[in-house]
Amino acid sequence: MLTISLASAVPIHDQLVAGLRGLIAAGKLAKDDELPPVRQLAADLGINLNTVARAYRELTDAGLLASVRGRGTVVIATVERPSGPKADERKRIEAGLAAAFNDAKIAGLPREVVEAIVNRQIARLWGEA
Amino acid sequence: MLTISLASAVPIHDQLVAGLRGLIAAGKLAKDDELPPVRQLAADLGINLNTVARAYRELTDAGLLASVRGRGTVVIATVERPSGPKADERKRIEAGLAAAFNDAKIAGLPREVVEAIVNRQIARLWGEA
DNA sequence: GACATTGTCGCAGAGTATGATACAAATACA
DNA sequence: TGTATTTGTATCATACTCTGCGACAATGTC
Repeated sequence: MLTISLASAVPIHDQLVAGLRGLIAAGKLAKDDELPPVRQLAADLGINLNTVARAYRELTDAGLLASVRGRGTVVIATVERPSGPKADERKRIEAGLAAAFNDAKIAGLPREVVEAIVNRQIARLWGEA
Repeated sequence: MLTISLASAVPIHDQLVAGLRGLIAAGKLAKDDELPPVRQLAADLGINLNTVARAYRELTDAGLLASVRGRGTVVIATVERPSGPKADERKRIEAGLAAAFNDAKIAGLPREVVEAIVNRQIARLWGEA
C-alpha cells in the first residue's frame, strides 16, 4: 500500500507524508481507519520508528490524523467538506499548484506532457468522468 | 531571465541548474553564449557566489558548460546527455504535482475549481493556445 | 497491580547547503 | 614588461536537516 525509496533524494518522512496524503485523498484511507503502529510500519519499510512517527505527527498537525499514546493513530479527516476551504486555505492550495507548475516549466517539460500528468492526477482523485 | 526562490525547499543551486537547463533546452542560451560571471549573477540574485559557482560546475560536469578561470563560462552543448538524470527529475516533478493535487482534494476543492486553476496555470506558463 | 503496546522526547552522528575568505589563472592596459 | 583587474576555484566555518538509538510516558490487557 505504501512504498518508499531509500535511494531517493526526497526525505523518507516526506515520501511517507505524500503517500499517506495520497491514500487519504483517493479515499483508500477513510475516516476512523486505523494506521499501523509506528514500530510495525517502520519494520515493514525497514526504517526507523521515529521517521514514521514524524510523518504521523506532520499529518496530525495538518489535521488529518489523530495519535493517542497507547492506543494508536487513526484517520480523522474526511475528504468531503461541504463548506469547502476557507479563502486563505484556497490561496495556499493555489500557490502550491502554481509552484508545482513552475517547477515543471523550469525543467522544460512540454505542455502535452504536463497535460497528460494533470489528467491522470484528476482522474485518480476525482474519478474518470 | 532567471528567477529563484529563497523560500523554496529545493536548494538554490538546484533551482539554478534547472533554470539554466531550461534556458538551454529552450534555445534561449545557444552554443558559445557567455554566461554572466559568478559574482555578477550572485549579486543579481542576492546569493553567494559559491552557490552560482556550484551550479556552473554541475552543468560543466554534465557537459553543457565550460568554465575557464579568468575568461568566464560559456555554453558548449545544446542537447542534454541522453543518460542524464532526466528520469529522476521528471519523477520528482510528477510527485510535486501529485502532492499539490492531493492537497486540493483533501481540502475539498471540487473538480471544476481545480480544472479552472489548472487551465489558468497552463495558460500562464505555456501560452493561451 | 504487573505487563504489553503505543506514541513521544532528547540526544548524537552524518550529511548538505550556504556563506566568508583566500587563492590561482587569464586578460587588460600603462 | 609588469601591475591591476577579472574570473573561476578551493578551503573552512556555520547552520540546518535527516535519520537513528535509547529512554520515557500514557493507554490498554490480564
